[in-house]
Amino acid sequence: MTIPDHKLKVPGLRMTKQRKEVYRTLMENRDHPTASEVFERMQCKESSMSLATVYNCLEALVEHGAVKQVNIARESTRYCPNLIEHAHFHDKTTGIIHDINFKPNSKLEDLLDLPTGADITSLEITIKGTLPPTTEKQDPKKS
Amino acid sequence: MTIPDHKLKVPGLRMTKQRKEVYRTLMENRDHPTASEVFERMQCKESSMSLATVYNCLEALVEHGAVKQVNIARESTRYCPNLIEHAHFHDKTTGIIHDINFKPNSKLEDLLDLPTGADITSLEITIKGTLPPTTEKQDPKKS
DNA sequence: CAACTAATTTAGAATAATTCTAAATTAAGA
DNA sequence: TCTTAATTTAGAATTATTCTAAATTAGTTG
Repeated sequence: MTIPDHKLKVPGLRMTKQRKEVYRTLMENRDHPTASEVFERMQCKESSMSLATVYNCLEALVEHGAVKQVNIARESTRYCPNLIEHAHFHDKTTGIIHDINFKPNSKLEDLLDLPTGADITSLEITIKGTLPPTTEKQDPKKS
Repeated sequence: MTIPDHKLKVPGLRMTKQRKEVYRTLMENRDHPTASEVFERMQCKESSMSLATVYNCLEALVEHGAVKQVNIARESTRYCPNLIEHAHFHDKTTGIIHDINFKPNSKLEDLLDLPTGADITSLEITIKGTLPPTTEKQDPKKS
């Protein structure tokens, strides 16, 4: 169940005990926890660490491209271990954030009138709405 | 130069003096100010009002679809008077936020693998990156 | 292995955007 | 004008996040 250490390596990032645990916590549930939620999940385990460290570790992981930040309007920053390029669908009724994959062969330039020569560092697509109640394809874990 | 009152109507929203002034301030510069920036711009004018009211008014305007919220990661909420559906390009070097129009006839469903029956309330596309320095098509007003 | 250095962790304080509160004011309708 | 509900207001409260400075850790070198 627990992800082995050798699977928790991030190129260019010194993997301290704390960073490894934060990374593991994120990988174990493929959802979108806030820094505080990550912190809470780690309280159960023997590994105690300060909230500031959780913030530090998440920042380091984001900077090294191991996890992504998810920004929902007026809510605290969430973190996502899914590295495949995707959008987020924020279901208003359940509060769950679903990952939405890009269609193969689709390009952003087909949708948007991007200025010529624009160099894209990051892209964030967030959709807010509702899903039909019967279509419960994803498991009902919180966001 | 000043936008006349009759152009500052919002269906379903009681237009108080304060709401009108906040709306006018947003309309006068087609950029993306924060609540505090709106507040600052209004200090010059005779109309004094509290920051809390600026927040209240902006919230009312957003709820009634007269302005849009723009959320840039870890930055304070910005407000946008451009109601045409568009994305935002956040230029890292200048800090300016450019409006990016959708291509005609393009659909989000062509880009994303949306779940069937998804009902979209709002869509936010934010691109972070850089633009070629020579291509200065937009005026250099802050964001 | 011991010593050194730089990076990291830590607890708590500080910051800053936003929301809340409760009283005062305003607007609209009767 | 009177009544009522909505809005504005100033300041307090909240809360996510960052900062600070000291303590610890990890990696390196002798």
